[in-house]
Amino acid sequence: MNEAPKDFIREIIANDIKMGKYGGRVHTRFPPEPNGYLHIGHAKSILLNYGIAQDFKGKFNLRYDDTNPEKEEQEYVDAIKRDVQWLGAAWEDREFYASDYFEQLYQWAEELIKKGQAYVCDLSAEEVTAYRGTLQTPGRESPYRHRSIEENLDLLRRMRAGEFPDGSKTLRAKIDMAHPNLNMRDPVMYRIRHATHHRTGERWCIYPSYDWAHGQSDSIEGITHSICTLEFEDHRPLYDWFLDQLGIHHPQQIEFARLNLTYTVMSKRLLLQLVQEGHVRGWDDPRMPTIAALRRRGYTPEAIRDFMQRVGVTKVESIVEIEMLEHSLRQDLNKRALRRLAVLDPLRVVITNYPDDQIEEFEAINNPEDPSTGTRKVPFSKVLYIERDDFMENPPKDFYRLAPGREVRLRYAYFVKCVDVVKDAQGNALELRCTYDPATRGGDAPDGRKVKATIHWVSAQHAIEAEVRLYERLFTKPDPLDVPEGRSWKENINPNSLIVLQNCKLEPSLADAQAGDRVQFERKGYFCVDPDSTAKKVFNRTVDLKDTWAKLQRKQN
RNA sequence: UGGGGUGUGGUGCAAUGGUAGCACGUCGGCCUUUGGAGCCGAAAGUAGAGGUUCGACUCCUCUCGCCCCAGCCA
Repeated sequence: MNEAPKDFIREIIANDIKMGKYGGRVHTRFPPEPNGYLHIGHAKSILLNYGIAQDFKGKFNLRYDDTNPEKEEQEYVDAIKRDVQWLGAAWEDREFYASDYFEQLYQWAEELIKKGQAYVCDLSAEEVTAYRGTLQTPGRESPYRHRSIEENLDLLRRMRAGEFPDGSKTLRAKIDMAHPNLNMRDPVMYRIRHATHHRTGERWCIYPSYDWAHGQSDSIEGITHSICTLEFEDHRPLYDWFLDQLGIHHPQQIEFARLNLTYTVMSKRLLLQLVQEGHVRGWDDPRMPTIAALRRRGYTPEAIRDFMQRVGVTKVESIVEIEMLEHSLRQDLNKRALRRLAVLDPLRVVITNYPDDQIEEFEAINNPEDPSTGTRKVPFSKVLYIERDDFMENPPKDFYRLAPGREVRLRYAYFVKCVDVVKDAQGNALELRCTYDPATRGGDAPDGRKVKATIHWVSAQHAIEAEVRLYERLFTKPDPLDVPEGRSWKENINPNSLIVLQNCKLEPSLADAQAGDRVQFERKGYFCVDPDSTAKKVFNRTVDLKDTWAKLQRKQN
């Protein structure tokens, strides 16, 4: 690494290299459990681990911590792979599984027994809890703690052979039942689970606990720096103990604070609930904070990487405002998204003095931020659609757009003036009658006349019909988990988080947009073509544009 | 009341004994054929009390706040 380290972890690693630790080698890993989809919090870990490997010319592994057959599924394995790849983290041929190490782990367990450092315990789960003591009182030793090595070996082998029912026995490390760190009070290494594992099938009926598997898995892979989140800080002494007893390669564990975001939840358990109870349409519902959802919504890996860089890495538990993520997103999309004209909530406009059958084409800029993207033609005719909220019959003084008697510019086309409003019985505007000024062709007034607003439009006869899905935050509160005693966090779900518009009108150049394509609908926001698209396209709103008018209105309310 | 962590503007991060700075957000203004983008400006902070020092966000002592740990989850 050439420049100064960007965070305290890189600082530690840079120093390790200087001191010659691990021979100057750097090897990291991302160790997910395949029991759900990855979320943006995982993205922080992935990008951190992969980024470090890159910065220090080291290696990066993907390893599934698949030690709990009851919660894990192949679907999740596949989804995780897709997401890590999409984020740009390359594990090359180093895709590993803790389950590949089950035999080695087992052999090490026998080794610890032989050294008198592990024993088979017949206590029930409840009894183990009772014997463990509490935060401020020491635990008591299990009555099975002093079985002979031979008996322990025999029992463990019979556990493996399937002689005992689920939960009837465990293998435990023999450490210290009075240790102030509860993790050191004879932690469970193996539990009996007659369950089918998504990879090992029926081969095993005893499964290693995470604590017994994790450190050794890192060791086996030659990981130098085991980066993990804060809650594992007081497991570190246990991992150190296992590694030291076994006398094997000893990675250095470094803990950092996980990412939290306002207006969302970041827990696989809670996300699973949202999916299972139908509060969202699935793990990749664009309202979810999962990587799959962000991708479907139109986020870019670049935006996520930029965001992670801004957020930094520390040990301070914090909650980042979602606005920062949106800023990274807009900044990236602004540079790359092609601009298009689309009317989401159409209001019909007839240009009364425009020739009935005339059609003109106007040159429209694809992206003012990137001239290399060129221009395209947009057709114009007598009957158009404009955005319903670009018109107000009785506008307040700070409303610049169209109103009776007022003139605005139709982007790239002409100045038009509203001369009449056709209304239904309830007084809703059905259609606007406008006149245009032929001299303003292209949008410039030769007489130097100014308009306060430029609005977008789509020619009615050329418009493509589309569905547009508008997303709001999934929760109404910055901290969705902040609920009064006895109430559910689910009461904070935003009932308006999804609004589906069926009647949207798009300019014709959007006819061949493909799923995943991202565009900016001018003045409305960034949108991404959803895979649900058929002959009729479906667009997801990725994020809206900053809108000072909307903000003004919000303040007034 | 045990053990492990952690406190810098509203939010996220810097400053590693030497002028507390950056970004997001907020509020003004400029500009504008996107009320976008861009540009300019403003408000706003070291949890508290002592101590060491010419000088403390930084070192020491005490106090306070917050987070994690009593799964055969990870």
